[in-house]
Amino acid sequence: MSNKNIGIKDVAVAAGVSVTTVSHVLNEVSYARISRETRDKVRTAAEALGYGPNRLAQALRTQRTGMLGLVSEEIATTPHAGRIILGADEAAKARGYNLMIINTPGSASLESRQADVQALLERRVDGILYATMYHRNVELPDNLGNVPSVLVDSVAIGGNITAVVPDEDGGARAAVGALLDAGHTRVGFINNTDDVPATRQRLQAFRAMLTEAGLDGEAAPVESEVSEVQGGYEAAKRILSRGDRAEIPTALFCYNDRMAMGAYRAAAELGLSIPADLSVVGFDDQELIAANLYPGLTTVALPHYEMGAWATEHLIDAIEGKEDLSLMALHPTILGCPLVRRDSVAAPR
Amino acid sequence: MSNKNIGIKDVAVAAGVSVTTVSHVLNEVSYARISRETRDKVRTAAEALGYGPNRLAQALRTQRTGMLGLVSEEIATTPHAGRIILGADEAAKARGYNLMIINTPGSASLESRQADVQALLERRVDGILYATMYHRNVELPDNLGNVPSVLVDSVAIGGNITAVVPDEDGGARAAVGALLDAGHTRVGFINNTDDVPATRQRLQAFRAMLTEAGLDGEAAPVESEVSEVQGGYEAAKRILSRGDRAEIPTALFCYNDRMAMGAYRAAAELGLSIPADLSVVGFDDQELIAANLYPGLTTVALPHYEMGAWATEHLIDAIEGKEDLSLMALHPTILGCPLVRRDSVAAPR
DNA sequence: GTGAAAGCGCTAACAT
DNA sequence: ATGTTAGCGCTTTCAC
Repeated sequence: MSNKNIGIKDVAVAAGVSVTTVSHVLNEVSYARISRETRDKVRTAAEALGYGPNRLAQALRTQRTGMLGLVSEEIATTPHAGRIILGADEAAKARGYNLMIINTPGSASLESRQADVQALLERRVDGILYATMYHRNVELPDNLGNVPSVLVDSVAIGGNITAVVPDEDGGARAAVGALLDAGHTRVGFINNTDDVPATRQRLQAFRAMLTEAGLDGEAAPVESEVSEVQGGYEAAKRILSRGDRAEIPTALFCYNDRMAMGAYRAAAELGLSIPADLSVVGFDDQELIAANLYPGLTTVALPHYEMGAWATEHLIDAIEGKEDLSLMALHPTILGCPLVRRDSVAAPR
Repeated sequence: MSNKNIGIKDVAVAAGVSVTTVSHVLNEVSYARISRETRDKVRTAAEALGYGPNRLAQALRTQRTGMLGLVSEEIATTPHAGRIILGADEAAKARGYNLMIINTPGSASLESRQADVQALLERRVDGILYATMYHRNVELPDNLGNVPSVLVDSVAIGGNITAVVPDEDGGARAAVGALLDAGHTRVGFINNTDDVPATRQRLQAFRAMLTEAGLDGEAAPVESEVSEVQGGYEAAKRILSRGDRAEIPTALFCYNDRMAMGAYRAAAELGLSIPADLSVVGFDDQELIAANLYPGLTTVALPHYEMGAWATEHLIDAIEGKEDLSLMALHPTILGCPLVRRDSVAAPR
């Protein structure tokens, strides 16, 4: 029975006051001078009638909807989307905003994505979050510029929009560091073949870490495959069977948890036990995989929740005039990728 | 530059006509009689100014927002949510609606969920989808009744609201049937310990199928554990090590894919090869697991996408007066759970 | 064939 | 300390 058709006017009548007064007390307008008793009368009447404000009317009048648009690429295919959405939803809710979500296939044309943004614009969202499901460079619909916006998990081709991305370099360093700290000196990298920032940055960090540890980073074995379980299996098989025994890596850094899952299988087939004979670290911290493999996979977590929340916080700050997004647009903000220790790393034999 | 501040009025001025006319042509109002040239003038002007309707104002006037609220339990923790959302989003988009999504922790109190619904109501959504992340009985906030609503993946305690749920019985039968068809006569069931409909219905279907096949359904081995990988491992270990060799099952039906994953490990430890020594079928079709295990897991797919889409379709039908939801409220609608064949089932040795 | 004007539910400037 | 009133941008009835 909460919001049938009762409006502010009905409350006014019931309380025997004007709509202004009702509006003032219900919105706790600071400069309003209203007696304690009137306030109570109004509140009681509103309560009794089950009054709830019509946010549409409010929005039309104030030019503020309190809605944030979230255009999300590939909501379904990756569990990452959920964490971004959750981070955004909780941050939004905490500040009195709600989320309008539009899914857009990763393959969607620029025009179709522009239409999605347009739909959000017509609903007068106060700002837009544009989230991609893996860290990459995107071409953005130009109507995104009509309203404060922030990019989540990508940077724009042509730059100039505030963005938040994971710290690929730091994450990769943490992963390789864990292996090095355990005493490994022969570590291999199973990389992705896609040309995305993560591929390049993780490789670079891998080599750099080894070199900084006094090892030959440039010579360290790297095998690339599609970033799926099967690819990880094949790459691991290759990397673990080459050259003579003394040169085979005792530790593997894998581009992601799925590839690590493939590496587990390769190890099993080769009679290598994890972590006794082979240490493995992944990337992504996909719960379903990392926590459920046996032994549990040590990996690096992608800050999806945090990126969603960060983006929302700053978007709202910008909307409320507390911050100037253009000041942050020069460089993407980088959020840490913490190491999640489980049981796949041990000292080499 | 799409929707700055240009309204219908600006278009009217630019085209040299009244706002009525603009509204008529832009909305293609059927009874409007407007000359071809006027129409063109209006369209050109609108285009030139980059006019986009203000949906808030439209909604205020027409009492229709074209927005659907989706309250989703546990958006992040399960990948299932994504598929429901996707199904809903695509169905909604196809009919010109958009989704407002609110996440609510599964543990949230009734009041807090009521507040979530309230937020949606204040924004005057035309209808509400209430989605839970696994099939169960929920206590619904009573303000849900203020607007057409449909329940996704649960049935309401106390009934009387249209709901759509998976066909647990049919899915379980398909799973067990696959095992039976392969020739197995000793099949075990690894069940969940939670008291949810799926637990009971799958068990019942399991026994029924065996009995109908002329086997002793009541005597078939069943082990229950928490429905995670570890639980599946333990239950499988027990079920595969009991009694004498000739009584050990040659096939396992697992409550879900995670438990099946545990069963894989148990089999490996016992030196049982899948599917040669042991056939396994799961439930859920969690891509990340089922498709990535080795060998690929034969399982039963939960129709999350379909439930999201079905619910949305019917919700919109109800909103548009094409259907009466109360007619469907008596019994939940049941959507099929198709068997997904991969490589974990073979004839017994 | 086209336009004037009322009103959706609310806020806020301006009375009083 | 409280009330009147003009819009926010649109649709729609009714008039011309």
